[in-house]
Amino acid sequence: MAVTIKDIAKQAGVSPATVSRVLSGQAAFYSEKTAKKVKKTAKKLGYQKNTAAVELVTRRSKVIAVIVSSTKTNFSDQIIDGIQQEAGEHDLNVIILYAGEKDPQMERKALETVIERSVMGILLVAVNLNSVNENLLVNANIPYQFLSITLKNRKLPFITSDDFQIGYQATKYLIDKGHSKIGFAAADLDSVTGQLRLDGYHQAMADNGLQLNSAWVCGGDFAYEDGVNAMKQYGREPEVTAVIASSDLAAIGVMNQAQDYGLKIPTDLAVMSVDGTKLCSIVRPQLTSVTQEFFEMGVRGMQQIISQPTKAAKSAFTPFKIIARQSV
Amino acid sequence: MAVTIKDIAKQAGVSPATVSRVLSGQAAFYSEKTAKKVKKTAKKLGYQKNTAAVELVTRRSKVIAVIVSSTKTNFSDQIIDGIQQEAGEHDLNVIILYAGEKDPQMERKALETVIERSVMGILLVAVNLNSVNENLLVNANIPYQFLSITLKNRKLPFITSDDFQIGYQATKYLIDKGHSKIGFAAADLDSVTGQLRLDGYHQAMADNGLQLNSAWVCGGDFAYEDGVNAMKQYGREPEVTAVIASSDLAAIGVMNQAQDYGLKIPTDLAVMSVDGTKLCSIVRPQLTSVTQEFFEMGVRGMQQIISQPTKAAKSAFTPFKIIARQSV
DNA sequence: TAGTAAAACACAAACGTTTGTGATGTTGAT
DNA sequence: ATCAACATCACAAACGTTTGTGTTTTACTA
Repeated sequence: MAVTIKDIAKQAGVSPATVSRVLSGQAAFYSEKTAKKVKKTAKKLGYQKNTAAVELVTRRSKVIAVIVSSTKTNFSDQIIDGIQQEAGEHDLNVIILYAGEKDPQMERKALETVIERSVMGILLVAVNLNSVNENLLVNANIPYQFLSITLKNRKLPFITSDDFQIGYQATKYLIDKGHSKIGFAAADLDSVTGQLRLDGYHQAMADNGLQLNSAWVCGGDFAYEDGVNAMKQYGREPEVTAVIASSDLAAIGVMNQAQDYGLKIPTDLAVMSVDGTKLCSIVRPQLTSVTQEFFEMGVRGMQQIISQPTKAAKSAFTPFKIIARQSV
Repeated sequence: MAVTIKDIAKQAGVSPATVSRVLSGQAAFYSEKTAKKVKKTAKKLGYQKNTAAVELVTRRSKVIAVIVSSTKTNFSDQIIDGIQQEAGEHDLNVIILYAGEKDPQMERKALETVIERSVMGILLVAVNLNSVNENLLVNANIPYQFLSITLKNRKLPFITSDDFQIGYQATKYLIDKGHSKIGFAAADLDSVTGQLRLDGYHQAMADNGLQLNSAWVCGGDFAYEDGVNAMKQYGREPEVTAVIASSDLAAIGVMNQAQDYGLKIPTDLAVMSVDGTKLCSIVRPQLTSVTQEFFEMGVRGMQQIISQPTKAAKSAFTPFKIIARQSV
């Protein structure tokens, strides 16, 4: 069986209490001499602390749980990088759990595993909980923060981009480039995120006195296939001269299908994507995109968690910008 | 403070022992009547089990840790999916930790966090430990398995594709298509994986009586940029008529740079990638690839962990196949 | 009805740490 | 030499479970 602080205590001829204090660096409780002795025998015996015991008595843990929906978009890496960086600076450990795709069962399981362990904080990226799971989370009394999603329940704290503005600015950008028949593709219109972007799109069209056409908006789930399907709906000789796809992958789907139809991008059709991950500069033509600050989302999310419970978690927007590449 | 089994015991008028046995479903230790009563009050009080306490006394945990190097290739999702599926069937929880890119510091931290918690098993995907960390892992007395990597130390159990064969078969495929001047790009030549693929490439060339040219092999780190750089080295009028890139992203780098040089793919240059992730069918032209069975890697890795300590972990190869698309 | 076996439950120790408090030893001033 | 003040350490309780074993209740047999 594993070596405990009692073993160290016995070997070093001190009490377990002293060993504990030395190992956790509580200064002013021991002499340098015993500290050295303790540390040496600890190393010699190959001591590994038992976190279960620690957490049992201290009732807190140094791990941050990130629950991500294994969405088919691919920005979560950046968010996690941000989380990791911020966590590293505070000596926190990050664990990541996949919660499937809109799978309440898996979401529940993920939530339970982290709540049982009473982690220090829970970050949920791009996951939308049903009310049962939402209760589970809220009642757990653990700081939490939603990331990269706009929630119906405005009382829940989330950090994301301003989806209305994304829709608005993307549309305006295309209008400024001379387009007036603009498609809106692949967003999940049942989600608040998708709905807000659509609102922004509508508003921008209206503000510029442009006609709307319901055939120009194609819902979906932000996936590659949704982009393909949208383009199929627009057809070989599309009425629209530009389309806004709600994710990079979806935009690629639009482009590929358009090219299969023999359309040239951006001359025959301009394509604009939302997200701005590395994919945009890897595909040809490179995708002009609404680029979100995912890394910062992660950082800010962590900061919110850390500052609790002093300050309550707040919702916030992270900035975004439009980066021109080749596709419009 | 949180509600414990003692609270439930008091409310239900039974002993904590009984509550424990009811809640963990140890049949034949209680009557149906009390079971019902206990479960009801547990739910009423909103009981959440304290995993720290459980693990402290049982000395085992139901979590599988997956340590992934946040490599810039992108196959780990598939591996994790496989792990998750297999874990789900055995009521195990999986947590994922990022260990940076060849960052011994982060690797150590990740290892320590999971060892301290004495997880049930450790899966390492695409991470290569230095000897210090290797010792840490081995001495922890926790089942472990390396995935998607070939190790120098053959005593460590790893599950991956046969890298020699990947190199050999990819080369042979191109030779069969009529190519005789073949580039080998973006593999990490300091890694066993890269070296084996290179050996396979050499062997296939030799077996077919073809000349080698050291200028045709360009090392790297499996990244997009390495593909770009390799192509830059081959130049505007490359001697090679085909190139094998050691990852999908690298292959895309090769293709993009080749196209920037005005080369047509596959007519002027054939490109073949290794991995076969979804990226292959998303880029244009679609990438012909050596497709690995990453999902199965995850599944098999989990199975190895689960079957321990009955059976010792063994190394094994997962199959791969060549999928023809458009790039050769 | 008495006796007994089985079923249902309770007691208490144990897991490995942290931490409040009390005990001992040391130092220096008077 | 005395004593306060402080530094150094040990004691022991507590965290919330699980589980081996002992105790009570129930049910059944004769």
